[in-house]
Amino acid sequence: MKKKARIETIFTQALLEWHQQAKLRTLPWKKVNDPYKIWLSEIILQQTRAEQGIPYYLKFIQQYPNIHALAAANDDEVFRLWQGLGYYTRCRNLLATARLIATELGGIFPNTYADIRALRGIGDYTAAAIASFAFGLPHAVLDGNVYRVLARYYADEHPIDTLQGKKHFQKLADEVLDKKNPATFNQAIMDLGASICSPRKPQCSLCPLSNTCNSKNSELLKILPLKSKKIVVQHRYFNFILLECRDKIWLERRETKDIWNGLYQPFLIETDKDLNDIALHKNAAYQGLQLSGTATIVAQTRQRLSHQLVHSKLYFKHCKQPPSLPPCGSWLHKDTIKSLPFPKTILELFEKKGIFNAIGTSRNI
DNA sequence: AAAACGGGGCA
DNA sequence: TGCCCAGTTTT
Repeated sequence: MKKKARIETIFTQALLEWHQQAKLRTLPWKKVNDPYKIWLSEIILQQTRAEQGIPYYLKFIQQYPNIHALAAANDDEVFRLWQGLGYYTRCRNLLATARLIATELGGIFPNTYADIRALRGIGDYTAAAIASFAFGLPHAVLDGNVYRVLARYYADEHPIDTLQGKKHFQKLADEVLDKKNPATFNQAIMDLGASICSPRKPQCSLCPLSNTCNSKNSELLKILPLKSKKIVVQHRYFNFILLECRDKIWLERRETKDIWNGLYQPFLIETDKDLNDIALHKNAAYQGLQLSGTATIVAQTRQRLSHQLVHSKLYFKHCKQPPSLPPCGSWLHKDTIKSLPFPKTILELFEKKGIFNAIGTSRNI
């Protein structure tokens, strides 16, 4: 017991000393005190690389300098700003939480761990991050960086993707946390994981913890942290039919519990395998769209997501008169599409087809 | 406990 | 390609 406590002290002290002198990248949300900005940055950074999140953070701060501005914003406008960042439920929850704080909590961000944790879109990691960074509360963050640093340092083979494993590592993180300087410590351990103890090719020769690290020079280093499950990739075939009638196009907002919830798309026929033109007409009719004449493929693309490989085709159909259609979508003026949010795949299809040139705008982000 | 949810970067 | 990233929510 005593020996273990000593190791934790060594870990913590070495980490903090390293952090004090380390030359690290400057990120716009570091050294920020505003809970709103810290919250916003943490939501953006969920499952997202810092480099990818920076431009989004800057856009949001500029557009919505405080929580009242965000709460008052229009849904499509906020989704449009989030466009391309992925995991769109984050955006939905961001808005919901902003509005809750603005209306129910008088615009004051909650300042206890439990109250922060209770907000939508905020789990254990984000609650600990906000509690420590914004309010100096002693809660240890546990993110992908921390898992990696701890698993390697202790040569710990507990899987990180099970409930038990998460509890185990949370306990470890709580033990090594410097409760006097929780914000600095949390920043330090994540910085170490992001810079030196990186997923591939960790730079052990530069690591402040290498003297006491249990994985150094071990085969374990290559396989830690351990996961119990592997990803199964599903193939999906999306056939989009872009219907144009005079200066309008038909679009619907995805409202399903599926990818791209909240984003817009043309008429979609989804199948589990590649579709030929005849089958397309048949499927269209089945979904309530009577296609007269042929619709031609104008663009194709593939997109890899974590769990899916999406094969997409874009068909184009000009209609003299609006055909009969299901009620889920509507005819919108072409100009409006530059203010609506679309999935990356659809933006790419539009770009290939030259939709944006045709209406005199360009892709945003 | 397991599955679902995006998109980009790197080897 | 496979894996990972300042994870959370739903089933």
